Amino acid sequence: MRIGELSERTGTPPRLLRYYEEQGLITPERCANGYRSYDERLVDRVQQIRGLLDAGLPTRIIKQILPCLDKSSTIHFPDPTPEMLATLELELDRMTRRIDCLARNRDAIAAYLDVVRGDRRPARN
Amino acid sequence: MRIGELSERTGTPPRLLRYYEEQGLITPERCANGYRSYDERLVDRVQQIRGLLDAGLPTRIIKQILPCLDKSSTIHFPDPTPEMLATLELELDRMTRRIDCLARNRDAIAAYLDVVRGDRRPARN
DNA sequence: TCGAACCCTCACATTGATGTGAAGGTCAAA
DNA sequence: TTTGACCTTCACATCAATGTGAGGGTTCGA
Repeated sequence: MRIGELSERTGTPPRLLRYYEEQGLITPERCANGYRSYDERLVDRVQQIRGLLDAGLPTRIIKQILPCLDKSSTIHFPDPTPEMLATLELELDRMTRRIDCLARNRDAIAAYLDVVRGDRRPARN
Repeated sequence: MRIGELSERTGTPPRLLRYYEEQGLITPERCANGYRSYDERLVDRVQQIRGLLDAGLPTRIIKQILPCLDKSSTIHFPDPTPEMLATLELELDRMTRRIDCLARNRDAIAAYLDVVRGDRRPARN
């Protein structure tokens, strides 16, 4: 598919699809006329990228961890270097901390909303 | 305490402490000589801010949700407007999605590492 | 064959979170 | 009383993600 369709199906501006390519996150084929040609699977991939970006990971990191993330748990690893493994360990850690922080604060907000909106029951204190 | 101590205790450059103030996330007192004077409790608060920033939330949002986040579950709510509640609901949602995305990918990375490092047991498939 | 709707590259603008440095005030200890 | 370690404000720089527009090709249907 061409960039327009992928853009529509992922809700991502073409500008960003080109940017992700520039950052090495995706590498579409090229048609004879120079147009980018995207594989079907890139729909999921782009959504995954956007999710990770939204979660605060920079493209630099996403690029490193993407090859290890295949939904079908059919992990095709690209012969990892020790530095790469170290990066992954480190990022694993950071992600866990992020998750904890987000979860803690989300729960607090949820609790707050429960109380404030007096959800049919004024929060048995 | 003055900015230097808070900076050390939170591992945050003074520049950023001033920035957070400028963004309305913290509002230190001022000494007679013009120096900022930070309350003890701001140590935790700053770390919370950093955690949320690192998790991908912008200061604009953090500013809104911070008043609802008091660890002691002694939520002192500042008479919320409907828009504010809407913001919170929305952000609650975004945070949940972020958490899900991060958790999913973290688990995938963890699984990958387990396999690749052949953790004394080559991952019973 | 023309126009609309795509696509291309290039490049500059913006926004948020930061870094960094200049020019100067405060204060404690030597 | 001077030096050095703090602090102040102001301002410009940077980096990543994203917006936007110019200038120009391709394709397809009216």
